[in-house]
Amino acid sequence: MLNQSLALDLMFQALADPSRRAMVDRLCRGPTSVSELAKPLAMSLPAVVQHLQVLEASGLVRTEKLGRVRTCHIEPRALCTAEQWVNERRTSWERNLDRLGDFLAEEAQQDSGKPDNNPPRKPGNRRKP
Amino acid sequence: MLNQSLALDLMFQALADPSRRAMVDRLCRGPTSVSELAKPLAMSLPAVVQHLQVLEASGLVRTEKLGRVRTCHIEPRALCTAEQWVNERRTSWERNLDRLGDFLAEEAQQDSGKPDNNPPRKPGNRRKP
DNA sequence: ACGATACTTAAGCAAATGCTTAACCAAAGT
DNA sequence: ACTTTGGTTAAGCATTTGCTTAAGTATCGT
Repeated sequence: MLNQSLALDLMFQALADPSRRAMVDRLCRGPTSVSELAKPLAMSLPAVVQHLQVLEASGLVRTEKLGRVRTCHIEPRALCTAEQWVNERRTSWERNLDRLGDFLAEEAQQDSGKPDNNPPRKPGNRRKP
Repeated sequence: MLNQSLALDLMFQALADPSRRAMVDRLCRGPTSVSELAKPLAMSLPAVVQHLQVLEASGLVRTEKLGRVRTCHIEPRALCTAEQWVNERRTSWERNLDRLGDFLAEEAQQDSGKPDNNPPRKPGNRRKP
């Protein structure tokens, strides 16, 4: 976990390219060779290898050479790390939305004579139940 | 859903920078102004605004100007899209791993005299139960 | 031994990225 | 009116990215 931020940089950067996502897509269906990986992509083999290096640097893909063929496979734990980061932010946002709901609910309770223009989003999820 | 791939490009590209992730982090705690968003970041305000533009282009953040202050908030659905892409690939990989388990299980059944060197990972999850 | 296959290395290049500073504009506060 | 605040616009610049082509180097099949 040395420099977690840099790891995320490399991950998201790796996923930010359609060719690399296509390669990840392919590798999720099973391990394969470099040239096999290159076939559906409209670019030279060196270009594919460069993309592959980016994927390896990000930890999303691992490769090993046996004879003259390099076999590539994904590292699912890396995929999990990316998923987790996004998930943590999303749930953080949802928690915050709930607190906003609480706030609005308490405001509505304070001036309880006025019409309730701001109903809480999750009525069953108030702060002090 | 016009050009889904480009949307993912912009998303992951936006998340591939630590300053932008910090901004997303902050915005998950609640909406805020540009200058407030800039405070913890060690760079000029124009630089922050440029990052913000990247985030807006990706759909992760939306902003609206009122008077002279621009207020920024995240778009959680965009966050979901990113999460979903990764999740789909990860589960695809897991399905494939299960099929590999099935394959190895059937192989082991065929030459059932030999020692089983490749036990299936999920023994209860064979192809034809 | 010899050619085909599967990469690998290196050099080069156009475009994109991530900043900077300087100058500008308009709403708020006094 | 004048200054401060909050942001915008523009230009410039170093670095990185995403390719290319050309020329290797091993290994495999015959």
